[in-house]
Formats: sequence, C-alpha cells, structure tokens
Amino acid sequence: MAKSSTCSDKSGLKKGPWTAEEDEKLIDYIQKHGHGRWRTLPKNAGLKRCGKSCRLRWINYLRPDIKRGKFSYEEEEIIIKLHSVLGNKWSTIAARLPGRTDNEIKNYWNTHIKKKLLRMGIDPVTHKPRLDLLQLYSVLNSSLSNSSLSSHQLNLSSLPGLGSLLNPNLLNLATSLLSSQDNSHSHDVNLKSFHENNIPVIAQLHDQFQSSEANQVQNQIHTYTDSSSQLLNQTQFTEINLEQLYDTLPITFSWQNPLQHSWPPASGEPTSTTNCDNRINSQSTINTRTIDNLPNFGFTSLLSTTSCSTTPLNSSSTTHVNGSTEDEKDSYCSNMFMFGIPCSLELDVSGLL
DNA sequence: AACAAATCCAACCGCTCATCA
DNA sequence: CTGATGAGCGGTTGGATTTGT
Repeated sequence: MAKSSTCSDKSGLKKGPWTAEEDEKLIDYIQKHGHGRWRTLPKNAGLKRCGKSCRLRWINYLRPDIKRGKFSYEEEEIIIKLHSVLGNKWSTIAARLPGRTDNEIKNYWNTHIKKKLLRMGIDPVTHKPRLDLLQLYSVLNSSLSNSSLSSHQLNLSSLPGLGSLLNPNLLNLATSLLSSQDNSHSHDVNLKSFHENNIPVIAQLHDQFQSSEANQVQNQIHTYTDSSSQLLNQTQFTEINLEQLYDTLPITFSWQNPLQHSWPPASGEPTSTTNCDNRINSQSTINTRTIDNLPNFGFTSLLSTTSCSTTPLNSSSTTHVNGSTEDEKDSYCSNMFMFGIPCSLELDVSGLL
C-alpha cells in the first residue's frame, strides 16, 4: 500500500499554529468552492500549508457546526458508554456527538475521563475494576489472615526492603488496610470508608503495583508472614471470572442510569450510598475464598452518589455546569460508568460497528 | 513575585484504507 | 494487478496556560 506524502517532506510549507489571516483564507475558499481535494486546496486558496494541515484545521476548528466549550455530563456519559464498546474509535464516537470532533473527544478522554476512571479504581481500557488493586488487597488480606501476627505486630514499614519498593503513602495505605481488618476481627471488611478516604493514594497504587516490583512485594509479605501454602498467587486471581462475580453481585454491579436522577441531588434526597450499603450488607455470602477476599475497591465509590444534569445533548456549546466540585463530577461519572455496559447499553451502537 | 511542575489542547506525524487510472 | 493519490484515523508532541510552592 502506497504511503501518502506528508507535510513534513515538503519544504517551504508553514507549520505550527494558524494565524487569523490563514483561517480567513481557508474559510473564504471553502465557502466559495467547498472542501475536498485537500492537496490542491492550499495552492488555490493561497495558503502555504499542506492539504492535510488545511483539512485538520477545517475539521477540528473552523467548521461552522463545531461545538466549542466544555463537555456536558450527557456528552461525557455517551463518550464513556461508547468507549466501553468501541474502544479508541474516536471518529465513530464523534459521530454520535454532534459538533464534537474526534480530536476533541480524544483529548478530553485523555485529559479528563481517563484520570477520573483511574482515580475511581477503574481501568479505562477494560472499563472494569483494576485487578491490580484487587491483587494487592488479596496479598495483604491473605497474608494477614494466614499469619499468627496481628497488624499491630506487623509493621509493613519495617519489612526488609519493602520501604524501598513502596512509597510512604502506599505503605500507610497497606498498614491502614491491615489495621482495619484486624480491628474488625472478621474477613468481612467493609472497605467503603477506607476506599473513599484513600482515593488519591489508591490511584498511586496503580502505577506502583503495575510494575514487576509488585511481585517482590508479594514475596516479601509472603515470607514475612510465613503463609506460603495458602497465599493466593497471581494466576489464581487472574482466573477469577468477573462475569460470574457480577452475576453473584447483581446489585453491586448493576447499571444505574444517571438520567433517572437529578443533578445536583436535592437536599434530603436519599443517595444511593445508603441503598448501596444496605444492599452490600444484605448480599448473599460468597462461598469461595477467592471471592471472599475481594475488596470493595471501586464498587462502593462507584455507587456513592447519584446525579446528573439533564441538559439536552444539542444544547448550547457554552453549557457549563457550575457549583459542582470535581469530586461531585467524579461521582457523577462513576455512576454512569458500570461494568455491565455492553449488555445494558441503551444506545444502539450496532449501526456503528 | 518568581520559579517549577502540571495540565491542556491544537497541530503534527505516521500509518491504513479506498479509489482510480 | 499495481502503484499513485486522497482521505481519514489514532497516537504523540510541544507550546501556552494554569496551578502549586
């Protein structure tokens, strides 16, 4: 397949930001002659740009139907839903968002949505809870439960070599985790408050635990607690069938349509946090030890609040939502993002595939 | 106030696909 | 069939802006 020539191999062509004058020339030309034939367009329009650059400038910035301004909650919702099905098919996603370009959506995803999901303990690629976090919890949980030591006796910071592997925040997190479990005298640890209080730290877990060093950490704890025979290994964990887990926890993992709620929640309006807690507390016991060890990472926070605006998708491009904190937006985002998306997706994306 | 770090986003780059001679 | 070209896509870059110290 032949490779098209690029702007870079043509000398004398301007690069970089467009000037108002260039924009005017491009707009004038396209208004008179229409777009297309991008290769010859710049010459005819009197522009010292390559056709590719002209096309991008027109499509991403100068088109009259371009919608500028912040993304609405509804748009964000659509992006997340579609991304869970389509992946990084930005142009396909953009087709469902009038006035938005693939480039804009891609940028918004990378700079906002992706970070939100990571903060919530959700893998932005798979749209599922990050197993690495589950693994860490499992390692700690298993190690302690199989150890004769209490968390008071087990100071993670003093573990040989562990301090160099984990940052202080992570150590504090792990220690808190173990401590909370120790205090509960039960394996049925509700991590809700713990997770909510440690969202920034949990986000750090991702990067830290993704590295191969995680295995070293596991080995360190493993050795220290002398629980080698029963410690869950990584293979066991990756074998967890999350779909079965979702079936087992139908409420915890259910799709919640944010459009059913108002944003912001009216004062006094019961939030789903309460409902969620009740549901979790009343859920049937999960029999396997593996499932037993699963924390609530991400799940409870995902259900922590309700809400969203009901701004029409085609509303003004200057739609901004004021008076809501970033955390509230995160919560909103988390609500609309759930794990059963493909089967409960409201949008008909079949035509796009 | 000054500087550094982080964030954002327009624009670029390299690639693939479709079409046509 | 083959190669040239146009068009489009997704990933990346770099400069401007914002935020933190």
